[in-house]
Amino acid sequence: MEFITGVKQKETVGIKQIAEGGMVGKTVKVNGAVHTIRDMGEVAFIILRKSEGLMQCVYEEGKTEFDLKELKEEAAVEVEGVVALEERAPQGFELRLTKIRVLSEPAEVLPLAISKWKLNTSLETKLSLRPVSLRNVRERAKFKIQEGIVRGFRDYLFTQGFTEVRTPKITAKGAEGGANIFKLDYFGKKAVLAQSPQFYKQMMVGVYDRVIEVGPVFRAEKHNTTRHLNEYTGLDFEMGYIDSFEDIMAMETGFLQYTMALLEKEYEKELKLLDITLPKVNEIPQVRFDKAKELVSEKYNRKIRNPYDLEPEEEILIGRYFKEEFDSDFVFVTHYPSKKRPFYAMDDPADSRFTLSFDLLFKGMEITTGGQRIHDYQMLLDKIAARGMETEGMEPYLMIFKYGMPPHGGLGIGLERLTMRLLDEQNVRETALFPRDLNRLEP
RNA sequence: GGCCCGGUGGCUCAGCUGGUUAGAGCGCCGCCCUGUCACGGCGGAGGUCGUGGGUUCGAACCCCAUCCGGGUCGCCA
Repeated sequence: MEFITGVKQKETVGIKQIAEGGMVGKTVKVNGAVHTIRDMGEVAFIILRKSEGLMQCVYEEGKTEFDLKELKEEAAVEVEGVVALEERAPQGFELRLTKIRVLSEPAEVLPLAISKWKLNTSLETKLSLRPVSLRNVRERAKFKIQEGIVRGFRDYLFTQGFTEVRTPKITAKGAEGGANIFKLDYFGKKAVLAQSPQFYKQMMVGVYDRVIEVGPVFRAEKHNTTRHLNEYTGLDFEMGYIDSFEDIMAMETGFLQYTMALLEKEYEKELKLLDITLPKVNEIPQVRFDKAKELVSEKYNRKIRNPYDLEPEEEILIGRYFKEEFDSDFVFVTHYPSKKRPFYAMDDPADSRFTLSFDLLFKGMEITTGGQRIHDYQMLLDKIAARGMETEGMEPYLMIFKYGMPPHGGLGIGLERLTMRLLDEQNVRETALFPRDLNRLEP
């Protein structure tokens, strides 16, 4: 009987292992994709692309057992060579090749010059050819950084006693009004794709006190803008036993601080590739919604047209204001009008026209919405009634309040938007791996 | 969905008030080059100008329709 006992020890080595030293003069095997070939005549530089980065290999006529003409870019290869310290090599070392074994060859040449520093192509083409355009080292660095953000979210909130949950994305009814919902047939019953994990994460507060979820959110809105997707990743948390809605903003600030430190430490290479300077997050200003409107109206001489919501231009101006006045890329805008918030939002006891809620703006764009929720059963029923809403279909949700809930609140962060702002991208599709928008259903 | 802008080799673009063989850079193919790192040099292939109709002696260019894309507004993360 044969047994599988765990991960197989590979013969091949990685860039990190070589860079750590102790291998100079030794013959090693390395696998990777042929990123580019710079043929100088009797010598050629073959740049291998691996997950960790690029590695320079040197082909020498007569010394490397291979006909260079047979080697194609994007071929998957396993090479053998001697590790050499070399000042002229980009990483300070290189591999002097003795053998090249082609594992697989491309059938056609790539439609894009992916080995160039910049892709020099349109967003449309980049997205249509996403599986290959992502092989460009700068393109893929964006999603490595996105990974770092998700790691930061999970790791930090675990240190704060949160439990990670997964809730269904196929549900019976939309959690919140407003946004359009994708409808689908569920074995003859009407179902929808979740436009928010809101109800479920609140339910789970009654179970674990503090929960997080990282998952897809679906919005069937027919808009076509630089900041909307029809499927995006929500970084959600919900926490019980809060003293005020400011506890939630403090938790988010903690997450940002932790995550920026994590990125700085473990994603240095990617940040450098993209020339990104991380924002300061040691303190984040907060301003009331109505006050923010006044401030930008005065400073930038702009008329307030819609008193209940922030127009995109106002968000940009608020971002500008707090950058200029407080040198902050972030600003919490608090106390949104009750009218514009969902029924479960807790109204401000001091003035019920406003809610104990907030948005976080990052460089002038909304990346988070959060706030305190109503936890009292009767108060919730009263608000539902006052809004002329039906409780039908909401029984599983209302149940949690009927049987007791602590004071609680939470937030949802748009991962792609946060990544977009962090990387100074102009279109949210740039930071969505395979974006779903009005016209794009594949790849 | 409303408004504005755009579709020209594989990619990114230029192409004047309509005029005869539609250009460039990158990529690709061939040759040359021991140190490249956006390698360089020489040569070459590659385009029914988004699609359909119209105006004209003549359309990449003007008109209409249509498809696709970009931006913006409403709404949102």
